[in-house]
Amino acid sequence: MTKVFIGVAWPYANGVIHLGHLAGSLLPPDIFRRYNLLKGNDVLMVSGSDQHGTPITLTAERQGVGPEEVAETFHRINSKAIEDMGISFSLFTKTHNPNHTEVVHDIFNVLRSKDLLYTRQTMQYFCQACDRFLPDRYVEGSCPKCACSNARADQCDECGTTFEVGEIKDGRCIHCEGCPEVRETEHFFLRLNEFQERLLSYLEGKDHWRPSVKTFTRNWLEGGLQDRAITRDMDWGVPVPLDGWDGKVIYVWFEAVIGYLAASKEYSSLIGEPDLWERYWKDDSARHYYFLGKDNIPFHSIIWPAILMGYGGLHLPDEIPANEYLTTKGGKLSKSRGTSIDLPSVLAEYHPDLIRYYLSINMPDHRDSEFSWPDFMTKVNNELVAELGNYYHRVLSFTRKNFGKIPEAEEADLVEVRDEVAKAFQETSRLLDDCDFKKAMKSVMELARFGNRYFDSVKPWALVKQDRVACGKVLHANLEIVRGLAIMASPFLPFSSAEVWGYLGFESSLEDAGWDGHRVPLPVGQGLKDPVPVFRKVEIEVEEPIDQGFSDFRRLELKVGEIKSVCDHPDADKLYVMQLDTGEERQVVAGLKSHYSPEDLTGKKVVVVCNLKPAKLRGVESKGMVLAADDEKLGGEGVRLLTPSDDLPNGTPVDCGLEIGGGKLDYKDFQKVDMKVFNLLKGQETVSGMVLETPPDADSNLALVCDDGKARILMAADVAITIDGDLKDGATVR
RNA sequence: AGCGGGGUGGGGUAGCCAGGAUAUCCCGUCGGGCUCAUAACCCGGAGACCGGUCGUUCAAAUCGACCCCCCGCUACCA
Repeated sequence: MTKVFIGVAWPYANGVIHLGHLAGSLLPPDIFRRYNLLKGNDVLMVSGSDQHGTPITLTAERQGVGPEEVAETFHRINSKAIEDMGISFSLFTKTHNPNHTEVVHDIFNVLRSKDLLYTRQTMQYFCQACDRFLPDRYVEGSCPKCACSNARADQCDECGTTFEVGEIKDGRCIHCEGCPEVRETEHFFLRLNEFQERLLSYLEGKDHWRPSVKTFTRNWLEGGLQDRAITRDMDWGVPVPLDGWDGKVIYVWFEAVIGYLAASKEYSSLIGEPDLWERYWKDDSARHYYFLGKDNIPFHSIIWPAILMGYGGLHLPDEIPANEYLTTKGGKLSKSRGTSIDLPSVLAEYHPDLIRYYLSINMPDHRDSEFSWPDFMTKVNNELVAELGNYYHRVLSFTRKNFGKIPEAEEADLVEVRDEVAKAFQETSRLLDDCDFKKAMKSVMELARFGNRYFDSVKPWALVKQDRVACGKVLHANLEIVRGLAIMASPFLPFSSAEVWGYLGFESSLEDAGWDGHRVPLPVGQGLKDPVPVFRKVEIEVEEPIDQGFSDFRRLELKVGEIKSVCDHPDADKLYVMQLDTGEERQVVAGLKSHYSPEDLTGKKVVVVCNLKPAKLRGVESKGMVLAADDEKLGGEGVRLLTPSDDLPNGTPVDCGLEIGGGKLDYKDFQKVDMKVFNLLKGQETVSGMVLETPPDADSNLALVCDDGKARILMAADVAITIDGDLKDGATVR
C-alpha cells in the first residue's frame, strides 16, 4: 500500500470555475485518486479556494461589499459545483481560515528563524485620503514614455513599459482620485536565491517530468532566482505575525501553496487524528502529486519546494503533471442553449459523466485541446452512448430478461474473455500510473468495443432459442466484461459505473471490490436488477454560420480622412503621430516615417480604419490606422498610401457598396481582411484568378478587397480609391 | 518581427522524443450482416504521395537544414 498525497491547485475565489479548471487541474487528480483508492492505496487529496489577493478586493469594492463576502460566495458556488461533478477531496477548504493562518505563521516563523527571510525598505504609493498604501494596480497616471494618460503604476498597458514606484507621472489613487505620495515601507523577502543549487539538483532526478514542466523549470532556474517580497501593504490576507506589522499581509504567492500542508493538518484535526498528516508529509516512501494548469508551474516546481526545503523535514513534490489549456474557440451554439462553460451552468444541462467523459477523452494533458459543443455531442453520442452505454445495456437487459440472474459459467468460454479483460486492465493501469489520462480513457473504450464484438460473435439472441444453457454461459462471459468495464471506467465515470454495479446485483460497493475485482468469479445465481440505460444521447443545436462573402471586410469601418498635422513620435524611429479629420478629430500613429515626409503627408486624403480598438504604440494612443499598400514582399520597395479623390468629404464611408457591420475590431481581425492592389484596365473582369464583381471604368492602379475568388474595387461613394504611386501587382494593403 | 505550439485521408486525432515492412482511432461516406440493444452493434470498401524542398540513412511521418501556412503570447504592426 502506497501513501499518495494529491495536491490540487487552488481555484481562485474571484469567479466561477469553468471547464478549463475542470480539465486542467480538477478532473485529472480525481481520476487519479479514484484509481489509487481502487488499488488499495492510502490517499490524501486536498485543495480549497484561494481567497486572498488584490483582485478579490477590487471585485469587492466594485460590488460595494467586503472581500470576505466575495471570497465566500465563490467558495460556496465552486465547492458545490466541484462536488456535483463528482470530484471529491479528503478536504476542500479555503485560505481564509484560522488553521491556514496558523500554518502559514508557523512556516513564516521557522523560515525567519533560519534567516531565510529578511526585511528591506522599499518605496510604495500611499494615499493620504484613503489612509493606506496602494498596490500598484490602484494607482494610475501618465506614462512618462508614451504620454498615455491612464497607465497603471506598475506597467503602461499602452507601451508595455514597466515602472518602478514613483516613476509614473501625475499618479492618482483610483479609489479617491487623490494624489498619492511615495512613502518608504518595509517588507519581508524570501532568500530564494539561496535555493538555486538545491533546486537544480532536486530537478535532476526528475527526468520523467513532462517536458513542459521540466523545460520551464530549468529555464527559470538557469535564469537565476531573485529574492522576492512576500508581504504587501494591505488588509485582506494572512497578517504578518509580528508586532508593528499591522496593515501588512503575507502575499498570496507565498501563502497559497502553504495551503497544501495546512489543509492536510486541518483534515487530520477534523477526523480526530491530529498527527495523521505526518504519515504523508514526513514519510520518504510517500508519493506526492500536484495537479495544476501550466500557468502554475513555477509555484509548484520552484517556490513551494524552496519553502519546503527551507522549513525542512517535509516531503517535496514528486510529480507535477501540469496540463495544458482547454481552448474554446470553435462551436457556436444557439442562444437558447447558451454558450457558457462555467461549471454550474454545464451541470444544469448535462450529466456529470458526460462532461467527465468528453474532457477525459479530449484532455489537454500533453498539448492544448479544443472544447467545442458539436464535438462534445459527437463524442458523447457516438462513443460513450453508442459503444459503452449500449454495450452495458444490451448485455444487462438481455440477461435480465431471459435469466433474471447471473447464469452458470463455462470455464472454456471464459478464457478468451478473461484474457482480454486482464490485458485491458493492465494497459489502463499502466497509463493511469503515468497520469496519461486521455490514453487511459481510450483504453477503456477499447474494451467496450471488444465487448460489442464478442457479444455479436456469440449471438445470444439466436442461442437462447436453441441452447438455453449455452446462451447463459456466453452471457456470463459478457457480464464479466461489463463488470470489468464498470470497474475500469469508474475513475473516469463514477456515477454510471456505480449504477451498472447495482444492475449487476451487487450489494457491496464497487469500491469494495477494488481494481482487482475483475479477477474474482462472478457469483452465479446473483439476481440482476432491471437496468435503465445509463447514458442518454444529447441534442445540441448548432448555429449555422451565414456566409455572404467578404465577411472579414464587412466588419471594417473605413472612412475618408484628411491628414491635418504630422509630428514625430517622441520615442520611436519609424512612427509619426498624426492628427486626422475623418468627420471627427482622430489621432493616429503610423509607421510611415521611412516612406513619407511630414510635408508629403500634410493635407493628404487617406483611407482610415475607424473601428479598431484604440491602442498605444510606443506609448502614444492611436485610434485607427491609415491604409497603405506595400509591395516589398514582391520585390518592390514601396509603401504607398491609398488616396481617395480630393472631392470626397472627410468621413465618407469606404464600403464598396457592401453592408458594413459595426463593433470594435482587434488588429488581428483587421489582418484577416485581404486587400490587394492591381493595375487594372477599363472593363477588366478577372484579375489574378479572381472575378471582379465591380469592373473598373478607367485604367489605373486600384485597391481590391478579395474574398474566396471574388474581388471588389475599394470605393467610396461610387468613386474608386487610387494609389499615390506605382506598385507591383498584388501589393498588399495594411 | 520575436518566442512558443502546430500542419497526418472530407472533419477531428494517434504515432514523432528512443527512425524500419499493410500509418492509429473516432466521426462522416459507400456496400454488406445482424436484429439482443439507446436507428444502437458487427464486417468490409473507398479515401493520405504524413505542409513544401533539400539532406542524413540500407530505411524518415519520425532525425537535420531551409521555406510556406495556421494558432497563442509579445512588439517601434497603425
